[in-house]
Amino acid sequence: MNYFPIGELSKLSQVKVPTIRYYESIGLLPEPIRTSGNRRVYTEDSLRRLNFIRRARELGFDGPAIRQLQDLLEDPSQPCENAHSIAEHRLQEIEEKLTQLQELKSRLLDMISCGNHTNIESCTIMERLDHDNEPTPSAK
Amino acid sequence: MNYFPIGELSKLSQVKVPTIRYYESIGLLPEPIRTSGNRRVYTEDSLRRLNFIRRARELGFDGPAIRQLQDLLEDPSQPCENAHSIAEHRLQEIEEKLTQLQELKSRLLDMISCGNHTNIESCTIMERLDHDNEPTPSAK
DNA sequence: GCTAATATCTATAGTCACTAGAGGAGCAAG
DNA sequence: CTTGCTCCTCTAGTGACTATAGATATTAGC
Repeated sequence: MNYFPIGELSKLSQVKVPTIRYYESIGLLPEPIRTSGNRRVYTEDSLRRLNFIRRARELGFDGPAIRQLQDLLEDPSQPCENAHSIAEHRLQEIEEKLTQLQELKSRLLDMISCGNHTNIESCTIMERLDHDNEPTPSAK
Repeated sequence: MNYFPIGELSKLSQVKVPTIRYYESIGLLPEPIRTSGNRRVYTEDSLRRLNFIRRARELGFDGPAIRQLQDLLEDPSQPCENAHSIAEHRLQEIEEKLTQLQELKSRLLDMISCGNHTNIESCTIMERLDHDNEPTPSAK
């Protein structure tokens, strides 16, 4: 088994050094052993865990969710319904964002399809931002 | 013309009171006049400006972008190409986000389409997070 | 007019997920 | 042994807010 320093782990995982230390500080990544000179020493297992965190982050899971998923990993005999419900919850969030963004995109497209004109007064972009026909202030 | 306090402005705009003060502090919303008792007093114009900010925020414009758009509004004789380029830039960002989210969604769907099983060991969600076939750590 | 409830004020600190910087010390090669 | 790199800790900054504390103002009821 090989041991490597934080810079190496950073390269292998594509996670920046300060971010690795940050993950450790918030308890996502366990504290590694240290050399006599106080340097962190990591193993393949650290890399596996860090990659797990990176992938979960890429999927948009936040700190608490990742912690839950990790707990599940630690105890693989658990029913996986928990993992499912976490993932499904994320999926729902993503669907919502997708819908919002799509609407947003079409609004922006509308705006940009602003014909020939020379100044702000006749610009549909500004017009829409300034007195949109109230997209229902039902908040975000 | 009516004058109203911050709570009223908050209700009318659907923007929380501390957020309104925050916008003022970062220079997005101009400082309103005050009563003899030091309370902020707003007008219809404040509401219009705040709604402008809210809508721009909903469209995902960040502080600097909103300031740019506001500057354009203040000087309506300017060519509107500027507004266009800001909006187009935003559109590009939105397209990117959309693509990312869609990929993300299909990855999550893949995960969730985990058949009948009883524990984590046989759960595709955990499997994928734990040792995905490296979605190329090219990172974001 | 007085009192109690509500609204508002300022200032500071906390959130999330990092990123950046200062200042110091370990370590490997020439 | 000195240069240069990596690493250490600690503090502070980011953006866009949210939350809290303690003080003051305004309003409604009596």
